[in-house]
Amino acid sequence: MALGAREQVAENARADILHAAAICFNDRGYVATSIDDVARSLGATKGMVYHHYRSKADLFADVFRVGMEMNYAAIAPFRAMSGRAAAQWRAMAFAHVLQMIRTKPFQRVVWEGVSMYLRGATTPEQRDVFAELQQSRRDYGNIFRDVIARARDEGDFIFDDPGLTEQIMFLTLNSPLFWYSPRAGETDADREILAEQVVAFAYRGLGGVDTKGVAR
Amino acid sequence: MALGAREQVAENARADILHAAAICFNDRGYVATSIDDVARSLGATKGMVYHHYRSKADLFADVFRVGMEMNYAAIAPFRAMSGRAAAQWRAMAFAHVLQMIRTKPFQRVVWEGVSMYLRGATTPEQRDVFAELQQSRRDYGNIFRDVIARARDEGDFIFDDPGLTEQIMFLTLNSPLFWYSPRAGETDADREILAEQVVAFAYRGLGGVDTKGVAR
DNA sequence: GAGGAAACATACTACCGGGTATGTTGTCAA
DNA sequence: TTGACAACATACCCGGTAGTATGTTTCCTC
Repeated sequence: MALGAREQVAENARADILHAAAICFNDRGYVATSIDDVARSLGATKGMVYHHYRSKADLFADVFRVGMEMNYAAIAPFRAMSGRAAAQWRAMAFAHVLQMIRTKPFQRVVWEGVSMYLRGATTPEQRDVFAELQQSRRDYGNIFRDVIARARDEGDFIFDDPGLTEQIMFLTLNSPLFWYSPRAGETDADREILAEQVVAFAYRGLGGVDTKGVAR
Repeated sequence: MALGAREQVAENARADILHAAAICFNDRGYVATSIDDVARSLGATKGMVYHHYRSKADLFADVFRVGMEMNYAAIAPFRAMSGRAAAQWRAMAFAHVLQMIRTKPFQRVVWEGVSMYLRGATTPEQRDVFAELQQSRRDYGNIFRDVIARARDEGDFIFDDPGLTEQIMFLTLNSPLFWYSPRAGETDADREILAEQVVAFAYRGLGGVDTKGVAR
């Protein structure tokens, strides 16, 4: 569907708000972030934000949704990879970690959204849209779970409880959300080096042994 | 120093508040927790809390401090362990993970306290006491860093950047803070099984190879 | 070019939560 | 016994924030 000039402007405004909101939520967390904060960081006012988003929770949910879409997009090229599952996992995990680094503000919102839902800190109406987002997040997790299960069947990984292992693995892969912050003059190669080390840690943690054997 | 009956009562009240606050902060986070929430969960009122604590930030800091004291106490028996560093790490890591599980509310406050400090979300006065707590937390991290560095020197661990590896390792060891919640009828043996799997993941992630060789 | 709607800004309301000021009751010490 | 203080509860103030109601300007359309 082609957008008219008017619609294009509106979409741009929504995108600007989304981006600014992601940064604010990342900096201060959902509760401590006010709509005025978001508006101020855009050089606009509260009215502008409420013109494009019905509520703070709606805005938050949209950041969540876009963040998850980014994740799916990042691992999409490797979804149908053939060959050993351990190698596929490595490719997916690397893409995932890089995504955590590159789109950190959005991913922190996804993170906080998960814990918010788990604590039940949502109104009944928002409960629906949140449940859908949670499902999306769970599906994403299951993709990885299937791959590491296959890798275990193929003898490349060793672990006990799949559910527990999935949790620990994601915590490791998501760790950049908590210690990464961009350095001045940092290149994308630097980020890839970081991501590679995270993946290596998780790979061995899952029981993978011969790095060269399943080169990515 | 022996406490009089009066002082004992006061200390008990402070301990009650501390415990209730840890649970509230754990459930809702610092910002979303009101002093009324804490008081209500004690069947008391705001006045009672403010009689024993000067401010919300003070209360939070105290939970943080006690949480860190718990951590130091948990790994204390293994601080002066002789033998291979990898085995010492295993003992310390196991105690640490169990501590995360057993005192989760306090440890989540420690966690949030660290990110709060990193975001600079404190008033100048509280900045001092927080800086001290951060130092305590950093020292605690350095204990582990030294041990894994020695284990690497001894050829039991393999990793690149020590600082980065310490971060990833702690994320893994702290992961129960995010996925653990007590089950009905759960025994301490169950918790030890969980902790063992987390330690096993991290141990291998650090490059440890032969579990039997460095039995804990 | 006029009408209308989109895209904002401004002004306002209602409420909540940190902190304080002020009561009230029990307890201990002299 | 009495007075002084600890240990609370109650009442209140005030700043901040989600959300709304109401302007005002710009731009598209007919």
